[in-house]
Amino acid sequence: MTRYTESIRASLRDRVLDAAYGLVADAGWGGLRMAHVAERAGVSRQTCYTEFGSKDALGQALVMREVDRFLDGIREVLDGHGSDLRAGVTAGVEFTLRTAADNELLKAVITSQRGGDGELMAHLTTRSEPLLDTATAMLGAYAAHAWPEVDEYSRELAVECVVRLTVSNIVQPVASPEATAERIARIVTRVALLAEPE
Amino acid sequence: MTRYTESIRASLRDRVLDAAYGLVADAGWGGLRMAHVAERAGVSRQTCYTEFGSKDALGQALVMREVDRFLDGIREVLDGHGSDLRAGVTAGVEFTLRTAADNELLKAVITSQRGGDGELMAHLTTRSEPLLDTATAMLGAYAAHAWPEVDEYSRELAVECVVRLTVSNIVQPVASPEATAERIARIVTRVALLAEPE
DNA sequence: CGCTTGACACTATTAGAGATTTTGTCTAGT
DNA sequence: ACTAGACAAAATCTCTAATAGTGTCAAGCG
Repeated sequence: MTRYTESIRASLRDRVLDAAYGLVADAGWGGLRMAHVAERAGVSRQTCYTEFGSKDALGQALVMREVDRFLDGIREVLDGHGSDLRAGVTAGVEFTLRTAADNELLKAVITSQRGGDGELMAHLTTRSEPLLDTATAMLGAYAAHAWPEVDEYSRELAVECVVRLTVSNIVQPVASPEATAERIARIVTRVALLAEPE
Repeated sequence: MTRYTESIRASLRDRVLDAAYGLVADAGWGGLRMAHVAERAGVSRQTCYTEFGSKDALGQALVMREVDRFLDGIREVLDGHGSDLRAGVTAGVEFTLRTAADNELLKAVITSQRGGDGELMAHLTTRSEPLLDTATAMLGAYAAHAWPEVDEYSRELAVECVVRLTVSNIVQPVASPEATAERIARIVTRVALLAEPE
C-alpha cells in the first residue's frame, strides 16, 4: 500500500466519520442509518462497510477519533503554557468545559454518561473508559514538570481536584467556562501550594 | 384531631413509607404496586389512597422523607463536632458517602441521576432539586460559625469543594468512605486556610 | 370515625403476530 | 478502489388483544 493510497483512505475515513458525527448529533446513535452516513459522506454504503466492518465498529472509530482529538487538544493547551501551571490549568479546564459544551459525544464519554441519546457508549470497552485516567496522567506529568518544588502528595491531591471539579462543572455548571476555569485553577493552586497544616 | 390520632396517623404513614421504600429498592419505582405496599405495610390499599392520594404523591412523600432524614443526619453530624470544622467536614462527608452507598434512592437524588431504576425522580420538582443547595447552605453557615477568621470568599470556595468532591466520589469512588472523607477534608482545609498567592 | 373489603370504570402495560427497515454480505460492473 | 443492485437474516416498528394496575365508590365492621 503506497503512501498516496494511505492518505486517500485516511481522508475517506475522515469524511465518513464526519458524516457520522453530524448525524449522531442530529438523531442520536439509535437514529443513525448507514445509508445516510454513506450518502452524506458522498460514498457508497458498501465502502463504509469495507472500511469499518460494521455499524458498531464505525461507532468505536468515531468515539476513538473524538477522544484522541480531545486528548491532543489538552496536550497542546498544556504544552502551550510552559511552566506556568496555573495558566495551564486554567486553559486546560476552559478547553475541556468548552469541548463538553459543544460536543455532546465527548461530554457523554467524559461524564461516563450511560443511556440517553448516547446509547453509543453501551458497548465501548475501548479507549473511552480510560479517558479520564489518561487525562489525569497527562496533567500529573505536566504538574511534575511545572511544579517540581511541590511534594508529590500535594500534586496528586491537586490533580485529582482539577479532574473531579472539572467533570463536576460539566455535569452541573453554574458559571461561564472562563469563570469556572479561573475558579478551579485558584482552588487547585491553593491545594498544591499549602503545606500540610497542624 | 387529637394528638393521639395524629401520632397514630404518623406511624401509619411511616409504616406505609417503609414498605414503599423496601419495595422500591427491590423492584424500582416502575415495579412498585400499590397493592404490595399496602400488603407489606399491613394496611388496606384504600388506606394508602386516603392517606397519600395517589402513587405519585406517595413517591413524593417517600423522597421527601428520605431527603429530610438525610438533611437531619447532616445537621446532627455537623453539630456534633462543635467548632472543629475539619472534623465536622470529615464526618459529614463520610456520612454522606455511606448514605449514598446503601440508600439507592438518596444516591439518585444527590447525584440528580435521571432515568434508570430511579424513574421516580422523573417528576419531582419538590424538595429534591434543592437538596444540594440546602446542604451547601448548611455547610456554609457551619463554616462561618466554625471558622470566622477565614474570609468569606475562601469559605465559599471550600464549601463548593466539599460538595462537588463528595458528589464526584459518590459517582466515581476510588477508596473507602473513611479514606475519601479524610482526603476531601484535607483538600478543603488547604483551600480555606491559604490566603490568595501572587 | 377509621379502617377493610369487594366491586367497578378507566388507563397503562405487556405480548405476540405481521409488516417494514436495516444491517451486513455477495456479485457484477466501472 | 469504488459503485450499484440484489439479497437473507436480524432488528425495529405497528397494531391488536389480553392483562394488570390505578383510582374511586359504597357497604360493612369495630
